[in-house]
Amino acid sequence: MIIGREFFSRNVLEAAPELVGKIIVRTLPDGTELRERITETEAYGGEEDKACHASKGRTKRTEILYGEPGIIYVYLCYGMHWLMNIITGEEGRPQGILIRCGEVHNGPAKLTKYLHIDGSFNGVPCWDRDDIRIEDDGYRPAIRTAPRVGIDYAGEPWISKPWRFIAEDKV
DNA sequence: TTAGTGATATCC
DNA sequence: GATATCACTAAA
Repeated sequence: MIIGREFFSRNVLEAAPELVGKIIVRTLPDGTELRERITETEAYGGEEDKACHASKGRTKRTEILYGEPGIIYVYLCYGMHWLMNIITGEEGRPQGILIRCGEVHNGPAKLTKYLHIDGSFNGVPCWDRDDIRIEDDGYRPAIRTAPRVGIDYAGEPWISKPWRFIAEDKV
């Protein structure tokens, strides 16, 4: 079953752990179907969250974060890595889930590289396209939490917030 | 541990 | 127009 926008129309802290175990299905232009189960996500949410891109204010780049739940936010990091997020929460609140790891490809940039996701997916809905969608096959892994990584610049208390969600059975 | 890479935001 | 920053990876 394909996950619709209702899934993302709620608080990021509820949606992020539930996204773990879901499957990203990516269909390439030539018809190749790539599947990757999500094993790790991170929640970025709230204007107060200094680790969230949108915390510094609404700009052209972060505008996506304020948009409709369920759309994809793709961000180029360090000049060569695409990171994929999915927007959650109501419109007007900057919340998003970072897809951090897949079952096979660990690392946010490896995942997008494998799935052929780039800037052209920025701002597209993930429930209404043939080339990318998210499926729920009923798998419900046990989740453990951990602090987020790579956000030292945000400072406390955000560094130690347990807003990283990892599938328990992950190697 | 360090180099590589480029869009964005912030400073002249 | 110029620079500093950055939710990373690969190679060593």
